[in-house]
Amino acid sequence: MAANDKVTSFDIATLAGVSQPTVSRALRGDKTVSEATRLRVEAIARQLNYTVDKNASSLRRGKSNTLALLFFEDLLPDESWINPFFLSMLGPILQTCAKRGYDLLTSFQQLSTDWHVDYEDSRKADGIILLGYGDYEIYRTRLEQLVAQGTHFVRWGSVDQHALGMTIGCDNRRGGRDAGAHLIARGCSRIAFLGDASSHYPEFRDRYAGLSDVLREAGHAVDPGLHVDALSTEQSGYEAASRLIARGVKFDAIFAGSDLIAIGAMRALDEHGLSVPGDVALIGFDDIPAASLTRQPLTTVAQDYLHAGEVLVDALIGQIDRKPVTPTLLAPRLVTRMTA
Amino acid sequence: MAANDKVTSFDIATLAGVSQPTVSRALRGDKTVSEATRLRVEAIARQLNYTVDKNASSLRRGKSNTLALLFFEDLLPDESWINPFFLSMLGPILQTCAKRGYDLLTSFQQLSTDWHVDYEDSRKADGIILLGYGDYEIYRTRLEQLVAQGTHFVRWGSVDQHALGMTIGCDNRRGGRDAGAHLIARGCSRIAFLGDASSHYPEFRDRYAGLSDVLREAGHAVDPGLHVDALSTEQSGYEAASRLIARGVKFDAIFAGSDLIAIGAMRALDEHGLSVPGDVALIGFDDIPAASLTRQPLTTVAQDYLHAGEVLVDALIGQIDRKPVTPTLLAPRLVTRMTA
DNA sequence: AAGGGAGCGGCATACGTATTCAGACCGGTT
DNA sequence: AACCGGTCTGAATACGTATGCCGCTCCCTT
Repeated sequence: MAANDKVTSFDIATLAGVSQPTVSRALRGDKTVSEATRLRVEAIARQLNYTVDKNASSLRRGKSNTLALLFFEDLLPDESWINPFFLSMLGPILQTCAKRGYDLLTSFQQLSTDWHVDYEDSRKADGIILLGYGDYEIYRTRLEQLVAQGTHFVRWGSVDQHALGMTIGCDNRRGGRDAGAHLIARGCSRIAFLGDASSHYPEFRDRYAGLSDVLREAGHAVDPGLHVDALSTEQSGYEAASRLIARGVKFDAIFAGSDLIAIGAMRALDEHGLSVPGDVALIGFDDIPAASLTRQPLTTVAQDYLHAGEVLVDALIGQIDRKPVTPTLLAPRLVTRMTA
Repeated sequence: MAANDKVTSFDIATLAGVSQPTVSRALRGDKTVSEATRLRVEAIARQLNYTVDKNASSLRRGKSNTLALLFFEDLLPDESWINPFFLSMLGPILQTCAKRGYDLLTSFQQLSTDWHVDYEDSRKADGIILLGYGDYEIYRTRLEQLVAQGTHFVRWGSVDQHALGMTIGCDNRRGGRDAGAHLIARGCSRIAFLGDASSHYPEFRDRYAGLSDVLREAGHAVDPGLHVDALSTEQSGYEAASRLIARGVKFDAIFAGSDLIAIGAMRALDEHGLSVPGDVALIGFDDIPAASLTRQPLTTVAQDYLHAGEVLVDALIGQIDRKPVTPTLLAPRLVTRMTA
């Protein structure tokens, strides 16, 4: 078939000897169309390579059957760099969308500036999935906008009752506890934490809180001198670990707020001749694909992004369909490799 | 503003005291609208939080200003696994799309079955970007379909005159030469190649051809016994290297068809007590993000995916705009790290 | 003063589908 | 024979925007 003029439902109708509405009904599987008619219409449609014009369809139905995925990043070291943890979620999200009959629009923006999230207003998408880390104070104002506009959205993040909108996330506090317990079981007691644990970064805050819990429960001190701020990049992890070493305090383990931080820390430890896990045990968070490939395969707290992707999509679709949906807390899982 | 009834260009028109077409013209920047009118319309539109309904707009204009990105994979070990090399291109592609005023629809499918690429027929996208590896014989039939339908598309792959459609790719043969030359300069002469170099995998074939070129030029033998088939996964690389070792042939270097293969090979070498680069020098291809994080940071032939993303998008948009576009061959770049 | 061109904006309509409403037809009931 | 319920289909129309065409106004030209 050449790139002829476009085939419309009218063409099918003419050939099938029925009206255009009947074609529409037949192809959408409406039960008021007789089996015979439906089969005839379907055959002709297939033969002419007909496809429903989604623009017309969406316009008429007021629904696009499309979700929008927005990656955002606060700091963009390289302006097209996307956090590998969130990037890993793309596959599962795509799979689930496909299963549910939705398409996925993808975009990537900075948190602090220029949030064009008019996908829903412009009727290109029925809802939005938000994936990214960033200062929660800034993030909050974006979320407030979305809530005010009545936009359907779900986000990955720290699940608490003050969070705006529907949030899906991992039980960060429990992950922190698991990591801490594992290190303590190995005999560590001076455990450093790398990650900004202020209220601006609730995930890190909760992971640190989990660590602190078990430290206290084991009768060890929670030493603020063992806490260094870091954001989730390799470079930031490197710098944080370097600062920690420069402080001259004693420590026998590092719990990094994310795998990227852990990987950066590993580089710093290496450079200072500290062996892992001999001198310092090291544990990360996320289980990004690269975690198993580092010099020493990284022990880490895994977030189940396969399942996460599915839960995110289903929560969003549920919301769009006006079904009751509740925030979900997914269980983390400790993956023991070589560094702790 | 509550989730009121939808604001349309008619509402704006009424408030601005003009007709709906004038609103449309004003917002699209048509020069036949006076400055004063345009400003008034824009102000009211902003105030009412008006957004053009993209479905209606696309329907009327016959263009969606959206591109579709299709990741495909032949074998899906884990069904939501996307090749990291192609995944890295997402960021740059998104950036370029944003710059050019296009949205991006993303999807992920198996090569061999079920290629639903009706984005363009269904008018949801104006063109398609294809990213993936897979048996070229199967791939070819898909491409033929697309060509027959007159679909606009670009693909990343091996650039040769027989390729169907617009292809953007890296100069694989030159990359192979660079890798080989580097290894030979280090004193290696028995260089193994891991990767399926049949015509089904043109990229691997070309990389191997480049290696063979320089081996011959240096007066070394091209020993078929040093060639082992592998597909681009870590597991396949591990198995290929294991088979190579089991053959008992002598070799002092491995050129892997991709970084994933190289990483798998590293694991196999490790297990057999062969040191890298002492006993065996190792070099990969792609420079995926993980390449710098492996036990020994991997020496590899980098493909410039930042630039690649931009070239792909621009080639596709050019094609859509019916401008002349030509296939592009990007230069590879040797990145020397620790393994060779 | 008449004619003409430029600048601006409105009218009508097209894009292709999905839905509401009403009608046609058929078989069966009283 | 009139009526009725059920099954299927067609006519009309709405979704919201963009554009071809025409007409109006104003000013400049001769």
